[in-house]
Amino acid sequence: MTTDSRDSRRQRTESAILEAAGELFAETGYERTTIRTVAARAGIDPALVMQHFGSKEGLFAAVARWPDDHSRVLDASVETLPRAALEDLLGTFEAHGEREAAAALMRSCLTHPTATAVMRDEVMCERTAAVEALLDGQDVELRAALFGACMIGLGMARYLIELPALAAASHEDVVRLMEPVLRQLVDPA
Amino acid sequence: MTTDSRDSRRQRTESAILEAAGELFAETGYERTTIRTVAARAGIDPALVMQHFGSKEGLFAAVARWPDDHSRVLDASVETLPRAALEDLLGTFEAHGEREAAAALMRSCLTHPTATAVMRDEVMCERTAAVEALLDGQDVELRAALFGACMIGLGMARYLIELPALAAASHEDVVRLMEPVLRQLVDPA
DNA sequence: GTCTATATCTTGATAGAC
DNA sequence: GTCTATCAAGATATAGAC
Repeated sequence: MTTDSRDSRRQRTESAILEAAGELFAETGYERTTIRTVAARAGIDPALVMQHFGSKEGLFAAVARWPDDHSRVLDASVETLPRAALEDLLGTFEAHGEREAAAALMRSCLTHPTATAVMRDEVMCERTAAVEALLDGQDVELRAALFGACMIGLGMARYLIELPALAAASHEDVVRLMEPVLRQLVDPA
Repeated sequence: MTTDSRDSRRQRTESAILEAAGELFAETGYERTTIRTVAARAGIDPALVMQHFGSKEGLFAAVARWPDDHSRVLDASVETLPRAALEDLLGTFEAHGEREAAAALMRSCLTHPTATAVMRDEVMCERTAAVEALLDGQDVELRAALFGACMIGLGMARYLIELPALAAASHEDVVRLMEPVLRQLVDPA
């Protein structure tokens, strides 16, 4: 039995809202997701969403984020970086909860101004800076940026656009085939 | 002086609508673009947009499309494919008119159902099938799909998200650094 | 052909009863 | 804490005058 204290009820409501909002933002993006559909999926009243998160923007900010880096890209070496980055990306989208948070941000990052800024400045720029720090030779900044572009393209094509051949491929095959591709940017020798 | 015949006036109005709509769909995507803002930018009345294109969906369909393939990916060989694909993508975004059409489709392809289907089925699947036909060895289908994923990631990161290091890079540097990356997928030897 | 006026709907957000 | 009722704004789309 669940308790019925004020706090526990409030927490259960908030969890239900967060879960429903994560799914809907991930599936349809910011604009097509409405407070009403979130409430309906959570099985609660629309006014409760406002009570808990203040605004639609507040709800989106609470839901859409890039999960922590599992692969420790910062700790990687030139040798381990390509595989580590791939395992991180694929792992994020294979973990329940993280998948929705990442997909929500990614889905809206071309159309929602805040999501665009977060994706560019907090996700991509930060990661490409970490990649850049590991590189040697010429054009390190651009090579790191292209590394990020390939990663974001992989994520979008596989998980959002769902290009059939790519969405159906196994985790292992994707890593195996993409690893030497990224290595070409890390170590062009 | 411009003529004032019925047809020429109608054509000028339609051109103005198409140009304004292309810019706005490209800049802000389907949802945030309104009939009113299109009309305002075109300097005409909102009702005229409906008169000419029937609906917002109709206007979007008339504007958002992937331009023809300049590089003749179909005619390319394994040797020329990576560079041809890159020149095609970059060329599209450097050509006025084509840029807006492509950006409009790309900008909305994660959030607008029709745009998603067009991008996946008519743009990516068709092109990856052409790439696939050129490949030898194992995993040709998946390698072609990953080729497409890298290309779409490059386009989105450079022209829509505008990752600073990538948006600022020269055409030549992007082609030079990406060409061996794509070659790794075309010819993994 | 073009525009005025408006119908109709949907949205985010608020006020207040319980 | 939760829900009913509603507001105000903005959207697409339509009807009809000129």
